[in-house]
Amino acid sequence: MSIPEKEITIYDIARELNISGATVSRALMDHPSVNIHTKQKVQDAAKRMGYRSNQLASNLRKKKSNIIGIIVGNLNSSFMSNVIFGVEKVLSDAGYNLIISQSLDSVSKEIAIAQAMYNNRVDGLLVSLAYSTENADHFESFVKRGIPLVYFDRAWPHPECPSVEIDNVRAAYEITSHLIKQGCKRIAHVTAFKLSSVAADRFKGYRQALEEHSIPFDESLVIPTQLTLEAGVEAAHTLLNMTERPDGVFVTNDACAVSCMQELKRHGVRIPGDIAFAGFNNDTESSIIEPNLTTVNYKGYEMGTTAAQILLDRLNNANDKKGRKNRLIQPSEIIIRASSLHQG
Amino acid sequence: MSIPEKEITIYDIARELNISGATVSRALMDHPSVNIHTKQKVQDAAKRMGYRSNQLASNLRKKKSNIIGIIVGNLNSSFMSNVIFGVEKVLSDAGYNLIISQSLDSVSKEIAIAQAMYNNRVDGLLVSLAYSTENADHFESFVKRGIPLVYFDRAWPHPECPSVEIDNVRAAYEITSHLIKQGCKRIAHVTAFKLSSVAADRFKGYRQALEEHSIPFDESLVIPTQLTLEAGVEAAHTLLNMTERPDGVFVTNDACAVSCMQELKRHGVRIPGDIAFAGFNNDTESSIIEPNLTTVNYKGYEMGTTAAQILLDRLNNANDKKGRKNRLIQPSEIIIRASSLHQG
DNA sequence: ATGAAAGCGCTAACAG
DNA sequence: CTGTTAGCGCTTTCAT
Repeated sequence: MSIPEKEITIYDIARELNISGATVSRALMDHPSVNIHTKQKVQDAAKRMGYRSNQLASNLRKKKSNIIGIIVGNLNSSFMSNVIFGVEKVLSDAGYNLIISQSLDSVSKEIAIAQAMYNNRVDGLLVSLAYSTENADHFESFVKRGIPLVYFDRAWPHPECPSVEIDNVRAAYEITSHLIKQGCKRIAHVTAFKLSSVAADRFKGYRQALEEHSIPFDESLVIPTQLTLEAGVEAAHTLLNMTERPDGVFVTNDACAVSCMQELKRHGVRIPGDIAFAGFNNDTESSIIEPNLTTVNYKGYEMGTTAAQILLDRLNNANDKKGRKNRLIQPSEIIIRASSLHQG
Repeated sequence: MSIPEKEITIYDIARELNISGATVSRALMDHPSVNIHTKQKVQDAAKRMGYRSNQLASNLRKKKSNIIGIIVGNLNSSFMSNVIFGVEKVLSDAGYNLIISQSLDSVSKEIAIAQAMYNNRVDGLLVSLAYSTENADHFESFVKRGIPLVYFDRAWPHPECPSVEIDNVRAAYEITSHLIKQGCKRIAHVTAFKLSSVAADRFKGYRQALEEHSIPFDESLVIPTQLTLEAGVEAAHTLLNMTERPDGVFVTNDACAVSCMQELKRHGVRIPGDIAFAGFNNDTESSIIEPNLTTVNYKGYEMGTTAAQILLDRLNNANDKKGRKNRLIQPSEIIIRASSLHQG
């Protein structure tokens, strides 16, 4: 197959073979009503002449872009990279292209991205909201136009938009209860400044566990942060400076938990001897830091493939509303490791 | 802004305001030659009527998709997630959309993706080749059509295609030399089955270092693998089963190195006491495993932003061939950690 | 089984 | 400054 100077169109092929453009188009898309010989001739000519179909034209005509948009807060976490890995796999097998944008956890950017994706006429949308997003009006245009939208991880409840999440309340409840059972009496909680639904749910689970075990909730043990690596170091100092130091810490994400632990270790704090630790996400770091970090495991890859699969279902059975689950709770489990195990 | 039932086009606006579609189009794209009042009226009407520009049509007409494609082997590594993070940031600031595909290190998939991206008329392409790719013919169509293509990390030398890489030969040479200076006499090398340019270069650096220090090259110390986590475990067993065990190992990537170390530790091998270790990439794992892994550091984020920037330059100054560097070597540094330090 | 013709929604000469 | 006109390349009725 040689590569021609000029773009070859179906009409070039049509002229070459003395047939109509319509027939070429049909032959190329393997339409059943085209004579098998014609089909063959067209396909041969296309190859020989170096024809490359122009999706731009096809998209316009069909009012379908074959593109799925995905909007995430941040791309650089191992959880998200696994989500994308799974999403891309499922969608590309189904013949869709994936366009990716990150809101960098800014609402205004999220809005701009949503608009751009709408203008690009994406066929469907996968969204994990920015931490600071406090409503989902900017996605209403998709809903109104019947463009399927599936949330994952950080969702906004909406009757038309399914979501794939985990039960954050329960997971947080369980991991906090575990700390209590290990003997912790004063458990600090490192969480987000703005309580997005995810952080809010985990906070809720933390409080529930305290309550259930008759441990009074102490506001001063709640440490709001950006949940970054730097924030972990800061949180460590907050902990070090407390007059009455906690004997357990539940951090709402692993990255932050790990950097917090490292800083505490640098200051001679023994983990879990002095302070027991628990995180969230089971990021790679958690099983490598010493002591290994107790955490909540839920798989990005599975969440990605599931969300993508749900989206495909909606795309294929746009009208079939039967048997639809609106909210999918992905399994999660707490993984108990040395960071939280009672000594001796 | 209300959301209408039917798609609003520029002609709906034109009719509403009794002007021509062309003027509406110009007003919307803020063309200088449109009366400021008309412009205002059009923009107001557009907002009021819930107009959303149809990129599909615009793309076809302008023969420009505003889309940049990126092809990578695998999305789920921290290095790659940082590359994407950087690329997305630069390109989205420049008004481009990013479409992402992973070849899963399969050449045939890479070819299919390249074709699909061509058909989608991407404006530019960012590529990190599959491990097994042994020529880049499938990218020739882009070159011939003047569609800028920039390689990063795993490149194919081509006069028209710039690349952003690191000096793999030198980095491997340095890290192997370091092992030698720490007293290692028998250094194994865990590498890829198919020697892609990257793995080949690192292999070359390894051999150069041996030669320079008068250590005879021993074929039996070269362990070809898939470079996965599982492969690391297998490599560990290969090492354990050697009659004359090496006292140092240079693994061509961190993930594999870490899983190999963990398996060896499980079998009682002391690191670096019995075997010193060095990896490549400075992935998160390397600074968390005990002992911390000596490795080569190069930043995915920087590589991503640099590659994207070069692509933008080509896009904006398509013809200006002056001062172009064809091959950009990104800085890399070896990071010496406990895994390779001579004891006592 | 094939062709003629219309048009997806937008942009860009060109003319005025 | 604005309008007219002609497509971009493809798909899809509707005929034949």
